[in-house]
Amino acid sequence: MPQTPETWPDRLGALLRERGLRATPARVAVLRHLQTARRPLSHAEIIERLADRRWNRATLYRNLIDLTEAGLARKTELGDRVWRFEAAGAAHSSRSHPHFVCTACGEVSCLDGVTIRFDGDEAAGLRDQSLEIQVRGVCAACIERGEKER
Amino acid sequence: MPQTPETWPDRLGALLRERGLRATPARVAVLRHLQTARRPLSHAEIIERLADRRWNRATLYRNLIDLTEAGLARKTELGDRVWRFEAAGAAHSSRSHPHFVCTACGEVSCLDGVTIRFDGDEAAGLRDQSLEIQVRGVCAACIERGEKER
DNA sequence: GTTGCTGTTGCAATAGAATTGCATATATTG
DNA sequence: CAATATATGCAATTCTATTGCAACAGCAAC
Repeated sequence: MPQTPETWPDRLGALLRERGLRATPARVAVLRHLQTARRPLSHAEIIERLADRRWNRATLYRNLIDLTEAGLARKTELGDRVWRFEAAGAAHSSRSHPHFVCTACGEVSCLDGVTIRFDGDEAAGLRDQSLEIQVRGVCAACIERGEKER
Repeated sequence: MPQTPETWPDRLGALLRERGLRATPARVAVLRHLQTARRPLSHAEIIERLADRRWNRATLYRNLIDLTEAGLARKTELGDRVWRFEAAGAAHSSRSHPHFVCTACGEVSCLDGVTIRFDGDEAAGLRDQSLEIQVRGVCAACIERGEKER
């Protein structure tokens, strides 16, 4: 039987300690949720998913900030003034990748398969900087919904 | 003597009326400031620059939103949870262009000369959507300051 | 296993940007 | 110039995020 994140007892704990953070239950839970998510999660979504444990908002905020500072998570703001977090260097590319934001339903997803090329005079030296790229549009689900309503 | 935005009496008023907005002093002033700015302005910056007139915050917010909805301005969020606005189709490219955000001093500037190319399977169909691209790094001024301190 | 230091947590208060309701004022149309 | 649909000012509100502080708990050393 293959090992999964859940059956590998202290993988996340070790990862946290390695980065100088204590492996508290809240932090482990937050990190696990980020690593198993397929898209950036807002603080509100994380609270909701961990509702059974009723951790304090401030604790989760602080944990997300700690994870970000330790390089285990990435923090992005996708245009609605809500921070979103995703695991860094985990399931998908650790390099910065574009995010797709549906302007109809607000859902956010990752565009892992898309790479960006810069052209132009000012582009020199930009390649290795930190990038945040958002593509806004209407997602497939919302387009379908829209067609049904017609 | 060439005409400037200031000597061309009601150019902005006409532009506003054309888009179905009334040409109130507040709106004209806001639009002029956006058009003469070289980078996206936050609401706070606009308040500051129009301080002599002491318009109400809500008025300026509403004007910025009106201008955006009328297609005369573009609204972006550059990672610090503050809306920024820039004139659309004015001094610089009316096309969506990348913004540079200095992570040291917070200053924002436009990268007008940079164009973006998408590669990858998911990239099909993205080209014509709305894009928000941020490049984060340290601006020349801050690099210089850093070197002096050393 | 116990101890002690230091990092974490919960709670409540706070910051700060943005938004809204409503009464009043004003730009535009005829 | 009068009528009216829009805009404005003010105050209150919403909502995300942050902070201070006392109580608690991970974990390294014993």
